[in-house]
Amino acid sequence: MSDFSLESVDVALSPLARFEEFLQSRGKRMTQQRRLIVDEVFSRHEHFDADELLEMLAQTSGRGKVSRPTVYRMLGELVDAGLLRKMDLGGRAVYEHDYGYPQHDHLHCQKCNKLVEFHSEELKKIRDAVGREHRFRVNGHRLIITGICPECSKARKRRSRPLDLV
Amino acid sequence: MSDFSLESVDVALSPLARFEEFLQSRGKRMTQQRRLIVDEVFSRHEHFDADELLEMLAQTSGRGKVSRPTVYRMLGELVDAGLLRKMDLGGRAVYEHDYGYPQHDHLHCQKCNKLVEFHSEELKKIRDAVGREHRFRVNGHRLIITGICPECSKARKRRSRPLDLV
DNA sequence: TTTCATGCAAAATGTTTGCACACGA
DNA sequence: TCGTGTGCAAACATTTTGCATGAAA
Repeated sequence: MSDFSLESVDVALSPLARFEEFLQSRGKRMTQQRRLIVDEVFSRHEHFDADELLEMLAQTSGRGKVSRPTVYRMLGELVDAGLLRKMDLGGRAVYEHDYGYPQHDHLHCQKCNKLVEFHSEELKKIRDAVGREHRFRVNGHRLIITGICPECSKARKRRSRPLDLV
Repeated sequence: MSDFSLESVDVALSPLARFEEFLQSRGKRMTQQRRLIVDEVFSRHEHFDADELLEMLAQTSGRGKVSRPTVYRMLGELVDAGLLRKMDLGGRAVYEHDYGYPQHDHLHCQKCNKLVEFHSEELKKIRDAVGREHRFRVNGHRLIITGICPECSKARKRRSRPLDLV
């Protein structure tokens, strides 16, 4: 019936190379900070927000190597370049890999805030059918299924915790 | 194959009555401001944010009848009471009727920011199948299909406008 | 007459911007 | 060098909070 698994997608260029291409096409420059950020962002496949990225950078490259405004500016550029996808979750922006990663959606645990990815070909069909029905030119979609993950279900009811992403 | 239309749902109590019930169940009180807000919110079926509600209140009930913090507090309560649904869209919270309104999702026009509702029974099936697959206890979901609405498609390319919800 | 709700002002977030200096091409 | 990028500090936008006052029940 359906296939909810996620494979990765082959890409010709590394994220960094792809980003350099993007920069060139816009007459922008590769810098020390941009390199650090791209490396950091693609060093692991996880969801993160601006604060977390800043913290990761601090740990890997040293405090103050990249400033907060630069991180925010870069996140926007990485989204424009097609390397990252952005989503709004509970009032803040959360990012994940887009380049080299297949289309997918998320299960969101309301207790521990974990995000689990899944893929559904059927969903895409529905999406396109709905788009056609309303004569929208569809560019994409975002589906978040909210609920309680198995781990949190098991744990005897405890107080819900403040936001902290995995 | 699918049915993307939206009917309304019969409910026994008016939103106000339903909210009073909710308040009582929590030992809270019905006040002048809460009444004004519930009336305003359910006076038309549209998506709105805190600022817009505040503005609507100012026009209907007079400036300063309800303060900004009260509006924010009430929005939270209305969500808790099941009268409103909240969604994050472009960094701010947008609300819509939940009580007396069937489950649905949205098409979002990236040009004019219009939100169009649709319903899909199939989507719910996928959602539940995915939940089962990952052993999530599913509580709900949020799907936003992004694209360009027919009106904006027709209009010869113009500069994208700043945010302004319908 | 006892809570609970409100308004005010201030604070807390999360994100963006102006500008002088630093740096990549 | 020339123009772009960066960091800093400040501005912003949105939402939340502490606290004294006001109003339901």
